[in-house]
Amino acid sequence: MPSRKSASTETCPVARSIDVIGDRWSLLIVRDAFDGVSRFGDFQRSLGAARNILAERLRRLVEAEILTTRPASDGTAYQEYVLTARGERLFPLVVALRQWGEQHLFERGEPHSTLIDRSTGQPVPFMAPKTSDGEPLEPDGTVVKKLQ
Amino acid sequence: MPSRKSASTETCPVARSIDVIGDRWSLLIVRDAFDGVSRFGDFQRSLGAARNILAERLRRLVEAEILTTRPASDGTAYQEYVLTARGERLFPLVVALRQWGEQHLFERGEPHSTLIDRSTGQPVPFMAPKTSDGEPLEPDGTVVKKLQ
DNA sequence: TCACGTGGTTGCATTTTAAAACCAGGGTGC
DNA sequence: GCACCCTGGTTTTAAAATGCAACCACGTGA
Repeated sequence: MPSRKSASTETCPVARSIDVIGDRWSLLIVRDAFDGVSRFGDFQRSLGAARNILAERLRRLVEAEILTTRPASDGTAYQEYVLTARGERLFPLVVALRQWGEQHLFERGEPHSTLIDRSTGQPVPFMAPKTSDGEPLEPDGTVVKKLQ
Repeated sequence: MPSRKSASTETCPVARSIDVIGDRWSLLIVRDAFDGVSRFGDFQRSLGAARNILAERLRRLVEAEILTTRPASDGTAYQEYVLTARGERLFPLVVALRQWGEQHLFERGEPHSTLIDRSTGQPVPFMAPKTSDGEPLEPDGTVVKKLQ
């Protein structure tokens, strides 16, 4: 695919986000990172991605300051990849992906993994945009204000 | 890229979602659809995507029942693409992409489009996962329960 | 009816991705 | 110290996706 125009001049935040993490592997890497995966080999085994692609994506995510590297916590001289504060704020995005998938891509009764609230042991409630009064906000109730 | 393993056997909803909408254009198409775009030509002009790619993506999104086609509302014999109920439920995902992008991919003061609550004229509040008590839920406070 | 807009499809060049082989350095057993 | 394996990649080469431009069928509008 010739010439991927960088979205760094885009004024739409959705487009810029997709430019950074909107590919096949990056979001799955982030998902695994939330799940505690941190080593190259563990990502590779978990995702089944080609090693060169995985290496390139990890490099991009580090460049984008979504992941950072640090010495492995198990005492070996190897490094591990962990989420930065910016990466951790992708949590709502991963939850949104998960909740939409749960509701629309599985047959009724078909087994799937679930996100659990540790403090209660219950599934995390459905997340949706709200007004400042806490009322549910439908797409029709919003409008994108463009600039200029 | 040889043999993209379909994620239809995946038990992780995040992976299945990404399999359906996790490519460069699909989410931008959905974003435009939320923004009221519905005609092939309008998508093409808005996105700048190649026409064959756009056609293929629209076909996939219709197949996935995220978009549907119907006769154009302007009286012409052409068709338009509109979000289905399932597609509308991608709203939280698009909002999550937007809010993360707004907070992390723009310099302070750099202009960007904003999502406005029509009823108040104010920006839509930040959306994040909550416990059933309405308390903010951090990644550390959750765990993915795997099956089997 | 005749040109033009819409909504595509087709063919070809370019770029990404994938798979597998290779390799360097750290760690381990002896 | 020396063989040998594990980790974390890089390099090659092939396959697939993407982009671009040309083409085309049908509606529409003058």
